[in-house]
Amino acid sequence: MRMSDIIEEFIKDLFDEENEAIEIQRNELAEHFNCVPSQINYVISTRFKPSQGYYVESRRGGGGHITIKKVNNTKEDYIMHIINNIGDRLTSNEVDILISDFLSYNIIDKKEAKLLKVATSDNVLRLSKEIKDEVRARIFKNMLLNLD
Amino acid sequence: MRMSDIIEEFIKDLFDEENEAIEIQRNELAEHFNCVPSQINYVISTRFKPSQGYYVESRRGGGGHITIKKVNNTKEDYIMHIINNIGDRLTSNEVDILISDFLSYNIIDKKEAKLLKVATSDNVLRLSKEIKDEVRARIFKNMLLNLD
DNA sequence: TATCGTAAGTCAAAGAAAGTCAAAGTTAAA
DNA sequence: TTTAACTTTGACTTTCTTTGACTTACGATA
Repeated sequence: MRMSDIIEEFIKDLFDEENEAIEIQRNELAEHFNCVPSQINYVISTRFKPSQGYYVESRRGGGGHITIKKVNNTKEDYIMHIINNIGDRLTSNEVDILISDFLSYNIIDKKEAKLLKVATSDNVLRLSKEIKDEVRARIFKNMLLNLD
Repeated sequence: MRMSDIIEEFIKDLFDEENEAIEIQRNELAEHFNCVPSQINYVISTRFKPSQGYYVESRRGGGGHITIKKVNNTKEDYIMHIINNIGDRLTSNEVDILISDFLSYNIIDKKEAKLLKVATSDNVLRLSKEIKDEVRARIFKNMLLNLD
């Protein structure tokens, strides 16, 4: 069995019952599995993506760590479906359409709509076209994942 | 847990209730936490900046001390103060501290905190060092402006 | 006023942890 | 069997924290 699969399983086992967020230390985990630390990054980036219902944060330096949050499964199928179908890039037009759909289906409220909109607007991002749409896609998906 | 976080928390606990200014003695505090005095400076300079809603003064020599004031008027004033004092760039560390302050002063609720955090996280932005902090500052400020 | 003790400030080096990226190795699909 | 996709590895980078040697400022007092 692949090392990556073992590590994936190990991490997933840390989410017991109500534990919706776990914290790991990259080096410690790597040592435990006798692999290089960057393999942990590989596992996280391939197995704990937003489309898989996970949200990841980390901090470097002394006392650093990686936090993985599992998004509750009760999340609207619709939202997960959208997240899965948003590719690597997203235009502000597409965001507008999605937001108005969400609003009309009452999946989000106006406050959330405003924040989603602001955080992904061209004006705020102010990046070159290609990068902008990629960053927008990431922000949008991760925010959706974290509604509620 | 990090020493710096413990010291930060300790200092913030000194602002109980209506106390909008507290006074500490650097050496005394360092001794209390068994750390070098300059660590207190580190904590203050990373966690009690004007852009985080604090104003710091100090005096050296006999009877010297450090005074930390909290700027807190109405929520709106506080938010505006923060927005005005956030420069063109913002690190994710700074965001963390701001958000935890907002939460403890009841400026924002948990849902909003989560969205602010997600939309500005390193993992989501994934941009080069130079522009990441600029984009983060823009997103953060604009989201703050749009919290109702 | 010159000096001395007390306290705070500065700054850079060392330490701690995570991130990146691409090369090399494996496996699965066509 | 070739090719494409996925994994493993490791050298290098970035971020954040801790530490300590050295500097500066204040206030009392000789």
